[in-house]
Amino acid sequence: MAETGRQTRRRRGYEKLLRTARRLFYQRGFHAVGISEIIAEAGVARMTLYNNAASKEVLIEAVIEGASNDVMAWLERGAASIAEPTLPPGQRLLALFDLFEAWFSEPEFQGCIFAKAAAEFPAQDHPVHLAAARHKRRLLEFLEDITTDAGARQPAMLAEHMLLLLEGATALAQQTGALIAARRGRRAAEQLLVAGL
Amino acid sequence: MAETGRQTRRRRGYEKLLRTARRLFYQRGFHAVGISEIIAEAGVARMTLYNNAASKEVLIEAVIEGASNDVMAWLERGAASIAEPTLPPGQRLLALFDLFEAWFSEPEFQGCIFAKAAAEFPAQDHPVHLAAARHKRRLLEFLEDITTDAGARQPAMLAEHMLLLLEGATALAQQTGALIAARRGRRAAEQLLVAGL
DNA sequence: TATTAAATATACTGATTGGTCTATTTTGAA
DNA sequence: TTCAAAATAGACCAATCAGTATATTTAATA
Repeated sequence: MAETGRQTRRRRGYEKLLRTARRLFYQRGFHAVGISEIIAEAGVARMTLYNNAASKEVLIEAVIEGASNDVMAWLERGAASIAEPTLPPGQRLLALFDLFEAWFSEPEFQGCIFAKAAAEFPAQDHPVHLAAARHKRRLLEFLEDITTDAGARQPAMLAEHMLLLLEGATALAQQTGALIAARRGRRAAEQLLVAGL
Repeated sequence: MAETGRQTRRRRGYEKLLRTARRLFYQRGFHAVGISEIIAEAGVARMTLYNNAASKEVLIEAVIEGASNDVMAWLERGAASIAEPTLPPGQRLLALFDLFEAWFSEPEFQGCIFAKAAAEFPAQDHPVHLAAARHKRRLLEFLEDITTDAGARQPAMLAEHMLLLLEGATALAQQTGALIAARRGRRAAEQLLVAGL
């Protein structure tokens, strides 16, 4: 049942490749980074890629899927740890902006990798574009869970408003380098909570 | 004083090149579109580019500058025409979301070209990135003029909130293809106007 | 230890990249 | 009509691109 050694060994190089690819793609762009650079920096053979992914595009797809899982886990963890369970769920929404502010302040911050993927693969039916869109749907569901818990009058609408603010803050932070964007978003969210909770 | 024929002739091919480059870059991405394709589609010689711009990057820079001017003009026109002067300036802010909704509905809509430029040229000191950031500042100033006119208690803050919503709506519309994003942003803006006007 | 499959390194492909060079044609002004 | 500047076409460049082929080494299992 457990993974055999063979499988483990096969996956190991590929996972290192995925991590390296994700970092390079995120920092410099999907088209701007070539295969050769990725495998060189990951220290794996060229065939490690093509034995596990059919093409660069498939690799990018896998990178996006992995990033989506990691981001959702990061959000769940973050939202749970920042606000104690005794706090009203409305506070958990605001805590998300604090979480984003901390993220914006990281030196490696370069905006939203899903937004970048959707931008570089603009065709709506492209697998990479679809993977990015899927993540935004997950994000919206995550927010809806919180707004529902918070007892919002219109949880779906409030969740969409929060998503607009988080998305806008992230985009602006990346474009203008303004870390303050998260704080502005928090202020706006506070006012929307008063109106919609 | 007036442009000589020589200057006119020199500029003509280059301007066509700029228009074509802008369209292709916007639709498919800056790194994804090559020089050869641009000049072929524009129907100009390769040297028309390099006689007017030192490199592809400089061309992209020029494209972004031109797009910024056009977008600002589009906004001024749109904000002026949609809302009659008799309407309160707060309505002009909301009219912007209608304008954006119409934009999202255009078949060529592919998100914000400045966000895309900043994403593909992530280095904060890169000329293209700087050009994109410059546009966002113009946008914020434009919004501040309106919020000030509207007599907002904190015009600068309200303008930033509006920018967050517009930016977020544009990003989401591109990533998820949800045209509704503009309408959601309008609803959120309405509530923020009540609180902040 | 022998076997076998996977991961390796590396050479290679053809296509495309951004950019240069030059000879030729077109053009507007004198 | 002459002349000089500028726009043209297109050959050309080295570098890089994504992807393939293959021979060799590594390592887990039986």
